[in-house]
Amino acid sequence: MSGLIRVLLVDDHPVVRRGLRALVDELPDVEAAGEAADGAEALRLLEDGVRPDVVLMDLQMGDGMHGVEATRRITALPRPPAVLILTTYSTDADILAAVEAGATGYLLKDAPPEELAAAVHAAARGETVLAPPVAARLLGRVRSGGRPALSPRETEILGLLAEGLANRQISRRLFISEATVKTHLVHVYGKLGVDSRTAAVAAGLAAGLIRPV
Amino acid sequence: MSGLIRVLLVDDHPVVRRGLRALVDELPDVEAAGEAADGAEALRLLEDGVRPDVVLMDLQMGDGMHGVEATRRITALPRPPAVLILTTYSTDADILAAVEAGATGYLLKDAPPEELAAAVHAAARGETVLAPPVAARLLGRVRSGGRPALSPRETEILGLLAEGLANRQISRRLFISEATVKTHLVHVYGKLGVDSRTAAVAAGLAAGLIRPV
DNA sequence: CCGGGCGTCAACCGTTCGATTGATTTTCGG
DNA sequence: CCGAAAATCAATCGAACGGTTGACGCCCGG
Repeated sequence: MSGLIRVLLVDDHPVVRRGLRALVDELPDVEAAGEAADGAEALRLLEDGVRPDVVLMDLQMGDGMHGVEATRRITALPRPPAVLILTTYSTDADILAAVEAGATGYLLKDAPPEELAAAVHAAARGETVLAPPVAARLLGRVRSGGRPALSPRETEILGLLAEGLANRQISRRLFISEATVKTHLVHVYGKLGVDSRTAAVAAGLAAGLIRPV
Repeated sequence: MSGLIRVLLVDDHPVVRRGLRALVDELPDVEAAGEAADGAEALRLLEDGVRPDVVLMDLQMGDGMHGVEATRRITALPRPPAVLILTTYSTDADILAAVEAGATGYLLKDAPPEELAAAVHAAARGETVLAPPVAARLLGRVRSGGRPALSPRETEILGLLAEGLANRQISRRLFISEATVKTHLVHVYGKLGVDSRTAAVAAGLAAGLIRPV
């Protein structure tokens, strides 16, 4: 494992792929094993015999498969590579999801190149690396007793809130009664410390519990 | 003007800057004139005598000066360079604002490298270049009679809505009566084709009239 | 085995919101 | 100079929303 570290770059932006490749090629003991524009293409490459040590992957990818799903499938492969998530926002709703999906680490795109290099090396050694802002966020969530941790159902309803649906519409969408929707909402308001649906959407967005898109 | 095209790269992500530099350096008649991590740094460079023909600038820049403001100030300089906006989303709330601020063109980060190269050349010749999705969006907005074009006040109120404020809070924030807030909201709902505040936030977000932050 | 979180539902009540109508002032473009 | 759009305010009314209380079954973990 002490030879060249082979890295597969996955990002839907050609510009970012080029930047990553430039940075990676600059490191003496690292080489790019390939590039993919989305999760599906990355999986195809892996199944076609490309064997990187580390996958550097963006979470937000416009059209193609989402990064979390791709991570899940990659780590489900036999002898999977380490998956390093590279994302734009530390407030992303999917940090936790990505970690649970088996991601080895989490980096921010505005990280300095040295940090990226260190992370790639660490990931190749099987270590977990979290960018400081990300780590702080995760810790904050754990330390606070997982307080802002909405239940799955509550998160689902918050998502529908963010689409602008009224209680009745939500109830029909989920095949539950309006009363139940209201109960969930009361819980959501309590956990988020707000007192209106619109404020809940704002807080949920800010806390990264739901994603804009 | 037929010599080397000098390009100043402005983006808060080191990875993106590297990607842009790699792409730019690959073009025979283009060279990078410098890099900046935000609008303020770009302005400093320009005032310190860096004289690029084209400024390639991201709109979303975390901490520093926002791209629109930077564009405004750059185009206000004597003999200003062309400003090419490079952004992630075609749904950005600031497309129009950037154009009005004097941007020469608008590119998406997921554009293929050739498109970027063509845009830089066009910008250096003083031509306006809009990425097809961006152009379509602008046209759509103009063609539809500027329908979703909220008035400044309405946009402001929509922004406060998205922060989760109640009508009374908005009225106090803006030093107007609650009745006025409601009147504005009715207009907003009409223009967006919705019938609730939460739906208005969702629609405003989707239409890029307000930004998530 | 039992407490507790989760998901479901109901009834009540006060408040906020959305819709409507109508009015005044300013500003801007034709 | 006149009309249109924007911004301001008021009053009303029904519908939607938020808060509260109470209830039931499920399942997990101590």
